[in-house]
Amino acid sequence: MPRVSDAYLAARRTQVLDAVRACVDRDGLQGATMEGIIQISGLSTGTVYKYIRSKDEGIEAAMSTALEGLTAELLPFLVADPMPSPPEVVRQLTSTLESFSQREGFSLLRVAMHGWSAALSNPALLEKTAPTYRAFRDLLTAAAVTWQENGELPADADPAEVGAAVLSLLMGFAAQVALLGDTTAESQSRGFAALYGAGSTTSTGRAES
Amino acid sequence: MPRVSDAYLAARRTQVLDAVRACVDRDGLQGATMEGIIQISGLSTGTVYKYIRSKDEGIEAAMSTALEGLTAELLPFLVADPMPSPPEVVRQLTSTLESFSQREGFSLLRVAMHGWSAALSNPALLEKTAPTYRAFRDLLTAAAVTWQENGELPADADPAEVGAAVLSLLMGFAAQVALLGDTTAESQSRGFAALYGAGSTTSTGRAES
Amino acid sequence: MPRVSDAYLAARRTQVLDAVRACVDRDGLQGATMEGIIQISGLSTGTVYKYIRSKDEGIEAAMSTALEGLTAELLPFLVADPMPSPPEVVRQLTSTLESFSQREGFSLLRVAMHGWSAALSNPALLEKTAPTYRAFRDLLTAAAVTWQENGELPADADPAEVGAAVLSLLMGFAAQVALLGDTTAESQSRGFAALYGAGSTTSTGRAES
Amino acid sequence: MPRVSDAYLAARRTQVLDAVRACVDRDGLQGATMEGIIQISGLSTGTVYKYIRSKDEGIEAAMSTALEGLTAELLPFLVADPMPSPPEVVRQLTSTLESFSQREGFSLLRVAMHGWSAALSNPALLEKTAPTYRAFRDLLTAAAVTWQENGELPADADPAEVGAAVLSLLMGFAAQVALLGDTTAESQSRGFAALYGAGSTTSTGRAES
DNA sequence: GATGAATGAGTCTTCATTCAT
DNA sequence: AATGAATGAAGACTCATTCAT
Repeated sequence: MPRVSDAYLAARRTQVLDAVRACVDRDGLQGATMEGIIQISGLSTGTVYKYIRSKDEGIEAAMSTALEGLTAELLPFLVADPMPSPPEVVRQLTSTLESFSQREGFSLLRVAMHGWSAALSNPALLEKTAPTYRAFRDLLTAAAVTWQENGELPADADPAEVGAAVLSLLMGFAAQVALLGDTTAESQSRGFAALYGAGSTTSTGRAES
Repeated sequence: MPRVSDAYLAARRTQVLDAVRACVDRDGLQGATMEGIIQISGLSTGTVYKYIRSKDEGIEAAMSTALEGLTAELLPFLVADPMPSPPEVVRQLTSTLESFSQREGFSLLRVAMHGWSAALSNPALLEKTAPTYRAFRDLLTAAAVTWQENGELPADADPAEVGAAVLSLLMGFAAQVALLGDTTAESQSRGFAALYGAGSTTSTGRAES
Repeated sequence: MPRVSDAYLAARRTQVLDAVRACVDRDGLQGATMEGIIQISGLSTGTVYKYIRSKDEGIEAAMSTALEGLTAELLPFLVADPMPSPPEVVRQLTSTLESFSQREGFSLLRVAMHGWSAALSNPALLEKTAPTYRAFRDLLTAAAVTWQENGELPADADPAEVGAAVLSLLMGFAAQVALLGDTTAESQSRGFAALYGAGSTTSTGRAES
Repeated sequence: MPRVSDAYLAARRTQVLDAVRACVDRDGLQGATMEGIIQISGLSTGTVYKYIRSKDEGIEAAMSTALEGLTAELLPFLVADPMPSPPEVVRQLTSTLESFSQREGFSLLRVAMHGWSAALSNPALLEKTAPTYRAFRDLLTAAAVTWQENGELPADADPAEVGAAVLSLLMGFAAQVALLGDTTAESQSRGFAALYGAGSTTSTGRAES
């Protein structure tokens, strides 16, 4: 019988994890400090430590939650029936990624990139995040199978290789937006559509209706 | 050891910068410590500080040198005449990136990703690195113009958008290799080749079955 | 120990600054180390840094506070009405200085001398301390004006020059006590009293024997 | 049979000690670094260490030499026969001190003050320098005896106390000049002469001829 | 005899975490 | 349950000194 409601505790935990994400966004995963997290959260040191066991646990939880949320948001586009063409799927996915850039006080794209870097030198973090990316790539591979079945890809193409190429397009989009800031989901998708539609004498992108 | 040759001093500086790169590779840009650098270099604290002014100066020099070397290596593929097709250019560029993965005791791909993350929370670093990426993207855009002239891209495509899409493919390749490790330049290039022109009505012929 | 009183915090700050003064007394302004300060304070590294921003800030605060305290203690003798004779004023001032030699765990005279030396090679410190000494000398000059009005100084004497001479007597007293340790306010004052007026033809009468 | 002449070696030693004094003048005794000394000397690290055993030995030698030179310069005024009046002796001594302020690339007054501070926290240095000051004070005491014999001081004055007072005047002069910079031997001596001649109806200083 | 590269102990400062109130 | 004062290990950098050439 706790003195406060579970909802209260959950709200506080969320408050702390939001602060973690905001701090990671600003300072990087390795650059984030408890002091920064505490200040952003608006809570006291002791209180923050009531809701996270340690800095690392807090960061892991904050990242996992965010990554799960992102995956959940992207999932519908990969199980659509009928499956849109590759450029259209890429457009939908990058647009969704883009919309996550400024929600909830932090940019998911930036946080994700910080996570990539940190995972490279933190095996435990890599163990946690790599499967998520691999699972996502599997979904892209499944989409490639569908595209192939639809005749939108050469019959001798390896769907896994196509999935990897599309994943690169998405991760590269995140990197390019975060670093250079002058690329949009729409423009990059049109660029990809042009490559996809190469060789056609008609215009790009929306030709396959 | 007084009165040593300039070559000796240059070799020592390189030795230190190599240690910096190895340490950044292992621990990240923000996670790299002088202790790590010193240990990897095999020199003493004081000696390391004879060759770099500070940790930050050492990291900047190590990164700049590496990035310059990478750019120099990739450049020939973007000024080739005749210009190969997009999938072939992507294959050449990613293959070259791949070969940089394990040279000289560090993986340039991993180091680059650490650099991306650090640049996100370090405006000064961003100022230093973003222009390099932008310049590289301009070269890709120039290649796209050539492709368009060769009829390998739709006439109404925007070369800049194509350049951005290709850059994403390359940056995403780096990220995917570094994080997941199970992708190769050859396989991703085949995946991209499958997508390239797949939307064309006059393409390889396996469409619209 | 949360929610402690302001008095508690102020006492801790004083505890730290006292340790700074004791360390400066022992090791000099430039020789003082944080390790020494920390050890003398009886607190931990982190705690000491909670109460001072840096070593330099701590030293400046410790010195300023001490100098202000000293000035406040000496001031009454320079605005006395009626103004005692020069030897008596010198006696009062040096006696007060003397009493500051062993209060609160450090000798103000020693600390002041360390401050002189440090100020010589630290323009910022000089900017801070010189005005205090100059202001004090101005008070001595004002006293000289009074002495002159009282006929205790030749009519053609320059009060500012007399003020400078008296200041030298005081600073020299501090130096001599700190370095040689065998001089007292009383004895030096008697020595000065013997010189005072000794050159007058209408003096104590033992001249021109 | 050394390969170079003794004069050469002595000149080099002087060159090093001059650099030590210049560095001490600029940075203080505790703030002086071997790097500074080496740079000022124009010699190499190894060479400097050929002429001084260690930094401390170099500093001690540099200070001792300077102090000996100063004492030698001041001595004549304290064994003069006939002995001038106290104000005149003070004038001669402070004028001589003043002339040492800018000779040989360093100010003896500043260096001396650095030495005072250092001696306070360096027993070995105190052991070395205090006797010199004490000996000098003994000479002043001897002068006081002469003054007393000449009827220039009260018969009941303690010459040692007068000597101490005069020493304070000299040390204070050094401190005041070094710190505040706006006092001259002439002006302070006139100030002292005014105090010495206090009570006289005639003008100051030169009345006792 | 001269050189200066190399060394490593010592110094300042930060920051994750604990625990008494 | 909340607070924030206290802790100390770890990190960046300096500097006196040595010694191979």
